[in-house]
Amino acid sequence: MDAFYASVELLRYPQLKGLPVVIGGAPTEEDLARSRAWAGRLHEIAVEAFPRLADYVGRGVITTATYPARAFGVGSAMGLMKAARLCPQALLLPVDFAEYRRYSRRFKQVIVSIAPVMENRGVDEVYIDFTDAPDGQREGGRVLARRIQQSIFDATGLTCSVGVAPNKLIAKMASEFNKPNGIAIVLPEDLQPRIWPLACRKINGIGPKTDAKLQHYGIRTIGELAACERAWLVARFGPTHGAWLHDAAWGRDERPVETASEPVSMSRETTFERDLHAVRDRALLGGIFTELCEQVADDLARGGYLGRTIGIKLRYDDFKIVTRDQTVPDYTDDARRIRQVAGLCLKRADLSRRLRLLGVRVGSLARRADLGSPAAAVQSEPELPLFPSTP
DNA sequence: TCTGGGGTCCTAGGACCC
DNA sequence: TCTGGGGTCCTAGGACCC
Repeated sequence: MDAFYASVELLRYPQLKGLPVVIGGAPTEEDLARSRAWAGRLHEIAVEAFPRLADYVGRGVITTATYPARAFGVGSAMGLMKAARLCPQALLLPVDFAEYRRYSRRFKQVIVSIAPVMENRGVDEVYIDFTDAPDGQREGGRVLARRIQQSIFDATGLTCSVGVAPNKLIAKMASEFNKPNGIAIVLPEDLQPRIWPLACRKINGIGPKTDAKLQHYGIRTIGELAACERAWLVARFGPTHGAWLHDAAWGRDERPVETASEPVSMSRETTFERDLHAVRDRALLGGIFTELCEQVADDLARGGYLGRTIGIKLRYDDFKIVTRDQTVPDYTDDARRIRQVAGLCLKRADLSRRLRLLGVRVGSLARRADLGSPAAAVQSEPELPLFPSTP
């Protein structure tokens, strides 16, 4: 989806079209009060009534910026304070995940009704297998791609960009070629002219660290990466990563489009308004800790999951992250039990330093329906050995 | 005035088991 | 004088993605 969060906000506030708008930060009391006061008539709010980036004080990053805002050099993941210096007049809207999820469900529903083999890749992205979809092969996939775009626009008013290619790796890259509202079709013979000139960083899976290491060896483009001996890459990046880098540069990717998946973990975390100290801010921290545990417990219960690996995450004032976790025999989705075990994890971490972030995580998930009652799962009879040993 | 929140996957070492 | 060879589970950290 194109600038997804910002585009959803513009549906609510069409009066902001064409203006630099930035989405980021949590809703403030004023934000909520304004929404309540204007409920149903949001499009009538005067542009002057929206908060400006320049007025923002606090921690947070941009999740999405409209294209007019991007012209000022602001973009995703940038700190709001830094963005305010670049474009103080930009309007700032708080993130509203519930609303984005609603639109996410709607556009995915549209896709599945047209091409049923779809893989979720977060709230604003999917992979679609065109292989056996109706008209999936016509004009190299362009007919189906256009139909999906038009149907999503008709149902939601949102635009998206589509990349069609022989596999997920190349399709992902192709989807960036003609943003926004574009289609790009990449055939196997296009690898050399269209993919190899691109920076290695354009490969989904090569991040800042790997890119820096590649640059250290003088490798900047995917073509240069493809020219490396596989064994040379394996020697420097390890057997798995090195071989993957080589395959990726040559456009090789056999991963299927996965239509279903089970969550591995659920977590909640929060960055404090100011750094906190375990002793001096004990009460405040304790309240936040309890709330995080309750939120995770709630997420588990709503999804119908239980977990047995409970952990915490701390970010210190110097941005260093530590995690501690503990696996217990009993599966749980109980906030008090989660808090109890997470509390033990907390005691194993250095709490003398100032904290910026606290998180609570539950992993080793299982569906409640697959376990029966939690008590039964723990107390079930041990299985008898197939060939009991004789005395 | 730096730098969110919610995820997945991989690696590596140690405990423990047969 | 010699110290195997698997395998699984647990924990911690890190890279990366949306």
